[in-house]
Amino acid sequence: MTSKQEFIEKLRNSSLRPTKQRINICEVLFNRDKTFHFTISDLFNLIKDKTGEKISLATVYNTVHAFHKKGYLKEIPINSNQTYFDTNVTDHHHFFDVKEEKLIDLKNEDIGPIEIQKSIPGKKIKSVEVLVKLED
Amino acid sequence: MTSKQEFIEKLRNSSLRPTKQRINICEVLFNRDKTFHFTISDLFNLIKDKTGEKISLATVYNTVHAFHKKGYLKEIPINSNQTYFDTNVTDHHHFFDVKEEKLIDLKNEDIGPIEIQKSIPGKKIKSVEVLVKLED
DNA sequence: TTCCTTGTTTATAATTATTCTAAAGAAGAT
DNA sequence: ATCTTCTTTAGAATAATTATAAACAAGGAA
Repeated sequence: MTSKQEFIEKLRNSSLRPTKQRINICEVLFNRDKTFHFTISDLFNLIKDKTGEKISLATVYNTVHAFHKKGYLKEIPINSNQTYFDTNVTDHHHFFDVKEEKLIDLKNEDIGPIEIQKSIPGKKIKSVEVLVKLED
Repeated sequence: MTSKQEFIEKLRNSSLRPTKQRINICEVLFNRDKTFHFTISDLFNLIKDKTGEKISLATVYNTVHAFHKKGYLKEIPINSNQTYFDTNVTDHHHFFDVKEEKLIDLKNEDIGPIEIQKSIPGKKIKSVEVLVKLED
């Protein structure tokens, strides 16, 4: 069980005051055992369902973006109309079930090290993302 | 120099009649030496610039989607507000220069084989995409 | 506490990419 | 040439995201 104090700490680290709404967002995002893949719309609906409290969509967007900027959330590169985020911010990859529109974690061991031989002068690697699309 | 006949063939293969507008799209897309990464908006503007002829945005969307469906274009999974396409439909990967918002091809040799150890029952792998984000 | 400043929430409007629509026009077969 | 079917087009509709600005809450200071 993740404690409210941890949520407050995460919020303060992200330069956000710990308000009721933001704590509720944290409850849904971080109070879990397993990694959580979501869109803003998923999160918005879950907050209503889980906490019984109403929240503005704008607040969800703002808070998610602050967490993303701070590194508490990861954005998953997928071609979709919606943006997907992940609470697992460690270096890992994904299956994407195209039909079900569902993401599944791939551990680094499932893929093995990826070694990039090419380099671009003046640029350094920020992240390496592997997306494996699945079909029936 | 790619010939008009090839464009017509590509169009017919995609179940599209070869109209003036679609030939113009082909000119911009396929009459090149190097691979071409673009958004619909890029393409729309280039058609005006290169051919001097006006085209409807809807026609660009429709034609690009038909080519994509047929496999003449590849969609590149990036988190961006816009969708990126690639005229290089061979199996390859990308650098994405986050600052410049620019894509750079990575040959398969630049990365080496990617072996997916995990599998999901009832599903098979449709594609494997590696996206390497670059920063300064 | 109470006051005050600054940050926050919210509903709503604005923006942007994409898709839809339906009428006018072009392609292709006969 | 004629006719049917497909295509183009402008503009409307949709949907995700971002911006706005007024009401409200948090946190510090007195």
